[in-house]
Amino acid sequence: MSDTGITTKKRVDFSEWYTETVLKSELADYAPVKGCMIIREHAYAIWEKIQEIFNKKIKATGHKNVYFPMFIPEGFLKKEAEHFEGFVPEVAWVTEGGSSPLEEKLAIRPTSETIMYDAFAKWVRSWRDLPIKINQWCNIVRWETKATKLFLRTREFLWQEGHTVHATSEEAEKEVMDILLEYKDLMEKYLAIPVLIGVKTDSEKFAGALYTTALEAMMPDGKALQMGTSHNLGQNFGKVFDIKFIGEDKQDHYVWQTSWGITTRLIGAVVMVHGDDKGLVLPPKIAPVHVVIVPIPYKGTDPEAIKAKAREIEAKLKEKNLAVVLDDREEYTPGWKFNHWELKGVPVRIEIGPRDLKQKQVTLARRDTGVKCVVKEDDAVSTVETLLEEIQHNLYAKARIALEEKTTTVKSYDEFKKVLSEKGGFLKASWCGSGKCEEKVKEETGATIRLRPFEKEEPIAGCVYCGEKAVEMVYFARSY
RNA sequence: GGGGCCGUCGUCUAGCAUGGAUUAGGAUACAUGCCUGGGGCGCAUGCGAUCCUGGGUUCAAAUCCCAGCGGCCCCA
Repeated sequence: MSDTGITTKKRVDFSEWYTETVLKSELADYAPVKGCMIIREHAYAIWEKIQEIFNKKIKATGHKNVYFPMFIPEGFLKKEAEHFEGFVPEVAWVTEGGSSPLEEKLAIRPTSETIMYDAFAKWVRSWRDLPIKINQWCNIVRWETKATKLFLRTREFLWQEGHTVHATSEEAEKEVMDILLEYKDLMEKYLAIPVLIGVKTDSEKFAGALYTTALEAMMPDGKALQMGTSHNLGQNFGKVFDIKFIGEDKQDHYVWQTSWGITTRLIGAVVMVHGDDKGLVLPPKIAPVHVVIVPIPYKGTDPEAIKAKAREIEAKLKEKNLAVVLDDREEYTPGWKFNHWELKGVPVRIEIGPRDLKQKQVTLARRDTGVKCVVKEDDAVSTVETLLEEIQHNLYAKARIALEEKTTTVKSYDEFKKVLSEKGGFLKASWCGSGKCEEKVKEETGATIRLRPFEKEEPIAGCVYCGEKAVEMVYFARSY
């Protein structure tokens, strides 16, 4: 038995399983600097899929991609006080160029609001210049002091950050929500991960924003994961960066802005939610490889005939725009290949052996359930297409059930603590709206308010902490 | 923020308690040649280690001590 497979069981030690799965499936590797990771081919291909899907979405609604520098003068960051306070503890600074100290130290962007908005101030003159709707795909650095974890919390990561500038508050509000719903669609339809959406409390909102909307998913260990955020910045940045325009009314107005982002953390979420003891299980819509074909050339049969058939089916699948790998390497046995591609999360495998050849059939195996079936060769392509759809749906359905199973409505603080320690997950509870209660709960249990959901429900009891009159039901959880 | 564990060929690891003789051992991977092939197939040969880094203790350090770097886990 080799140790190239996953040796830790997902249910036994989730954290260890996660790390092992990420490393052995070759999604990522550690880099020499603490908290930094190498995103390897397989993960980068998934990231490119996410980019492709999201680019298509935002371009359809008039957004365009740009690139701003990664160095931000200290003075820029300081302009919006709350923003600076929020980010300064984890900013990495460049203080020297070559061997001479810089006159003003430069932040390596932790996010690009300030450097972009300085430019926006120059670009915006008239209402005719609005809206600005741009996005950039880039790396950012946040010098984490807490424990880091592959994909979920690293000091450098990749993301997209969208930034828009509008003439009215209403337009900005609509943008925030439009993007949030595009994110939700991306996560549920493509990543097959169900999410809750809502508004962050003041203590959890983006530093400098009016309010932050977010998407939260539930991981199998009962911890929540923030999947993306969409912020309404109001006029906070407009005022400090002096982004003004002359309106149709001939008056000066400050602009209304939004910013929003998703990161490579999503890849970690996919691993956690769908993976199993054999490795990754990738939703077909983001899988870099949809189908792997493994020819099984027994001795005594004609290996060339089997390979030819494999190539024929490969070509047919490619005609349907499916990503196919024909693994005809001779140095590995079929069993080895099965394990290898399962580790990589390929949704469907096709086996073609002498038995299949003789009976004009192929054997199909699906990654999510492990079920094998035999179909007529002529039906192979259409069956694969059906299977891919089924797998996509099945993964989402399973994750949906898991989310529901890990969501508990609690009435009292005792019940809250009991459920949190025994089962974790989302705790739906009444809240009075006080930041103090929120803070106390965090101190005492480690759980925070993940969301104030958009779907409002009447409080079922007094505030879960103080017992006073509650204003709404919110979702608490421990989180990554 | 608090606590704990860990670092030895590419990878996983034995050795460390009780310092010295294992030539730092094994497995796996890799290379070559055979053999195979429907769930990590087998045989042979070969290649492969600054024992994380720096200091200290000692006649002697992979082993003990200190610091740093890096990784993991748990708690809040």
